[in-house]
Amino acid sequence: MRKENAPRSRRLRMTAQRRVILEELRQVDSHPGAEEVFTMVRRRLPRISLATVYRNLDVLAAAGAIARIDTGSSLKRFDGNAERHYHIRCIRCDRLVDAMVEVQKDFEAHVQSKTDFRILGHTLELTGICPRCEEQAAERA
Amino acid sequence: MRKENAPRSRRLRMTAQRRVILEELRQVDSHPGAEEVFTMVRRRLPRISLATVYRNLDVLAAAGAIARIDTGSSLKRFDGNAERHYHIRCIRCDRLVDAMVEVQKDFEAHVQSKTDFRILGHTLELTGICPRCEEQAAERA
DNA sequence: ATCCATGCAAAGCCTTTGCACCCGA
DNA sequence: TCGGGTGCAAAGGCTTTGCATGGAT
Repeated sequence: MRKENAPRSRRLRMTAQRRVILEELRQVDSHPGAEEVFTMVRRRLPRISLATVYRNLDVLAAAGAIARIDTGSSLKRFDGNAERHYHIRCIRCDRLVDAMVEVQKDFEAHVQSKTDFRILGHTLELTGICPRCEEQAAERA
Repeated sequence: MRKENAPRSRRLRMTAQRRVILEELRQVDSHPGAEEVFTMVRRRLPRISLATVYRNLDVLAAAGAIARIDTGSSLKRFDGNAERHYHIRCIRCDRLVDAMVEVQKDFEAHVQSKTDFRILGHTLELTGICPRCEEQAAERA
């Protein structure tokens, strides 16, 4: 984890930038990236900066107003075990371990019956707190 | 998609670098990133370059010898709909649409019974080919 | 009046790429 | 031999950050 994203109880100011970003995002279902949001928002606020867009996307996601897709750490990791399996990620320390549960293969067929995409696979990642971080949290308490 | 990763039928040479990367990766279960693999491999091949590690991780993953975790595009996207739901990603054009299926909430409880992590959530993404790309593929055939 | 938010530009992090040389099959 | 592979360094894409100024409450 590179960034502090704890939902500390600070009041959010509803600036024009923040409001417009939220409004624009809610008007589309295209799941845009930051740059794309920047482009959309700039039509209404020509002087907004890309940094502000990034910062507000962070803030709004932390506040639960919008959802961040493609979560997980920024770097890509590799697994010497090519067998298909799921992982559990610790949201505190970003450690990743194998999940000892079966892959839900029938789920894909289920989704296939409800979409016009040709489904080829799925990825699933569990998130939680690892024992080590849990313990550290307990010590501080 | 930024990169051509089609499994064209080119024979892979088993160079020392490639072999050592594969061996090292199979000896650990820590799901290392590229830089970390670089560090591990360099103990045995001090002159290997980071670029070679990246290239070989790509090749090995494409060949199915190892698995790439944290798949999906490099940029992060945002969803104006904060309601929990899954997405389907087109592996050709990277387009993302909402999946009209229920979130598998009970799955977390199932995993919880088999791990010492405290499970807090999960993310699931379906992958496939969107109708548009499917059509384009048909035209070329 | 406070103090969070913004704009701008620079820096950062991870990854990819161009190029000349190298080497495995 | 010969076409893929490697090392090196430079470039690239996306994101974050430092700093002075601005603006919401």
